[in-house]
Amino acid sequence: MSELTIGQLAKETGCKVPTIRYFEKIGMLPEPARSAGNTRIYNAATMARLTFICHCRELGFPQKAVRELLGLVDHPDQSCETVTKIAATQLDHVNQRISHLAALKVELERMISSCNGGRVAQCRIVESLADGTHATS
Amino acid sequence: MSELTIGQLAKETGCKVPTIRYFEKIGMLPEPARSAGNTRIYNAATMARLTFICHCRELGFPQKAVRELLGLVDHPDQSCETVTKIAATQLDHVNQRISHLAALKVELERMISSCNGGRVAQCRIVESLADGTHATS
DNA sequence: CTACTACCTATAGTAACTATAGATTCAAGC
DNA sequence: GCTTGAATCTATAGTTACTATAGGTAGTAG
Repeated sequence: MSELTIGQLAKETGCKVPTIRYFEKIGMLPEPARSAGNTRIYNAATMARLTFICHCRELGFPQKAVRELLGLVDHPDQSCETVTKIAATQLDHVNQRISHLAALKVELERMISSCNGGRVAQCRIVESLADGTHATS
Repeated sequence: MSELTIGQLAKETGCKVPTIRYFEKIGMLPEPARSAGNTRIYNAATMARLTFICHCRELGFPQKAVRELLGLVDHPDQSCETVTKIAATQLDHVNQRISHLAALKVELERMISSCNGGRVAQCRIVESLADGTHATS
């Protein structure tokens, strides 16, 4: 099953059909082959690419960053300098995100586990993510 | 320095001035006090709240999720059932994000470290994030 | 060969900001 | 006290990244 219609691709990736056409239009997905009747026909490589784009989107990456990452994929034989710079920048963002999320995770877990008297005593979610500030709620 | 103008708040949080007013308009920030001349005056609590919103935005949370999290902050004495349900749902999302980001991090690090021959041999970013698929690039 | 669904293009609408326009206010210097 | 330039105000228009709609064509089951 290496050939897919747009509907099958949508089902596989969880991405909506119009969104797939949109990604093609803006150049993030290649123009696929067409059947005799002009319907789009996708292969596994494009499916992998779309899955990647969807994951990036779930992670909240701006389109520009996704394009940079796809650029690494599309030109694997670029100079190391270029690749490393882009990858390092993205890695910074990823690490920041992970640490923010870890803080949020701790606080959510605390809220869930502190639920034993029928009421949650205090919510410190804001404080947990408002680092560098002196929150006085 | 517990009282801030909108400009100072923007500088402190990295959020743009019109965006702050926008958050007020849609009810994610409270209407602040006003000076004699009608300019907005903010306190530390609002700054913490805004910092939180900005972080959530960087993390790519949809506004609805941010509102739910703020709802936990605004009504800390809700029933445990409500809080736990919301917190658990958000925790699920957070955990998903963390694991996706961890996968991306590994791949970015691999790309950076594999850069020793002047060229990056192969880019497997797509494959690393396109789990569940059999990418044949 | 009809009925139904999936697909096609093109365009309009939505969510979440972001920028612009024109008027008012503050703060510093004369 | 007055000017002048930056910051603020409101209101509205524009942008980004989708998402839905409209009107028509293609494939497929009975």
